[in-house]
Amino acid sequence: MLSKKTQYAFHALIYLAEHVDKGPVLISEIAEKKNISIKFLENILLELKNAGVLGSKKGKGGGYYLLKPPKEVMLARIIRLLDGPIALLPCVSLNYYEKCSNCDETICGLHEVMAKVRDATLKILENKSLKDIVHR
Amino acid sequence: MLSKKTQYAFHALIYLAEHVDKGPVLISEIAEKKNISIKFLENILLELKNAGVLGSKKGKGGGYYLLKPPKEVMLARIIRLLDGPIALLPCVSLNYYEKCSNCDETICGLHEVMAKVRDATLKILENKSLKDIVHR
DNA sequence: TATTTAATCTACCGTTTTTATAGGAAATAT
DNA sequence: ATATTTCCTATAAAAACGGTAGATTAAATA
Repeated sequence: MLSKKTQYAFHALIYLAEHVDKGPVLISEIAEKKNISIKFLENILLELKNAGVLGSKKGKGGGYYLLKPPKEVMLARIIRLLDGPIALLPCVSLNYYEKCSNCDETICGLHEVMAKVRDATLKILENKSLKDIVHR
Repeated sequence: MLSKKTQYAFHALIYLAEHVDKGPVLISEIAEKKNISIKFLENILLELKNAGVLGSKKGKGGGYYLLKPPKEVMLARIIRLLDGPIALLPCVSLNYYEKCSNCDETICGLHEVMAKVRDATLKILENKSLKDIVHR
């Protein structure tokens, strides 16, 4: 399961994608509309900013905004950023790989199945963007 | 990611599947061969027994054994048993469904994508059994 | 029947992660 | 100046994770 953090991030990003041409959006506005704790959301948006997903502006008329068009922000990127690995096992993770301590990957059937799951998942998440999940 | 608990469970079940016709297997034997803390493994196997996956026998000559042939024990079942939901969001979980607090599922694009991920994952995990992951 | 073996059960414990919250500093607009 | 809003760091409660301890129960066997 995705953490609350990542779930909130998606809702906030959807909101920003929907208001993409209206300049910076207040944290407080997103928090209210999406029913998220404002202080928690503050941390999340800051993290997204430091990762290069969002831009921000301080002071009156300030807020957060997407740095790229929604169609270029892939869902897999957001998940990896906030939740870490998408794979079900460390030994099949592409971005957070760790060697198994108690099995030999070359003969481990579990490894093979979990790699399949990873591929099926990534095929979707790496090809779906914010544009694909905004409300229609 | 799967918890250590579920990962250990898989390794233990693989071991039991490999020794399926040799009667009950000691916890201590599995723990040693698979390099798992014996007390932790004890809890895991007990949980699998209470869920009807394993049988057990006390006393000398005792141990744990599979109640069904390996090909009938599906990977999805084990994960759900020990880790809970397989889906990435509560609102797309088939077995642990919970309503979204901050979105309307009928218009939520995220919901739709995550349902796709769930289906792709389940297509694999509900059709792969212990038999498919024993060492060849 | 006594002994040994091995699962069963309940409870507990320490660490890390998660989910926040608090408050002041820094930047910007007016 | 002042009001606004993000930035940053620290803290904290709660839950999850990973593992331990020890007494109990059941079965085999000598």
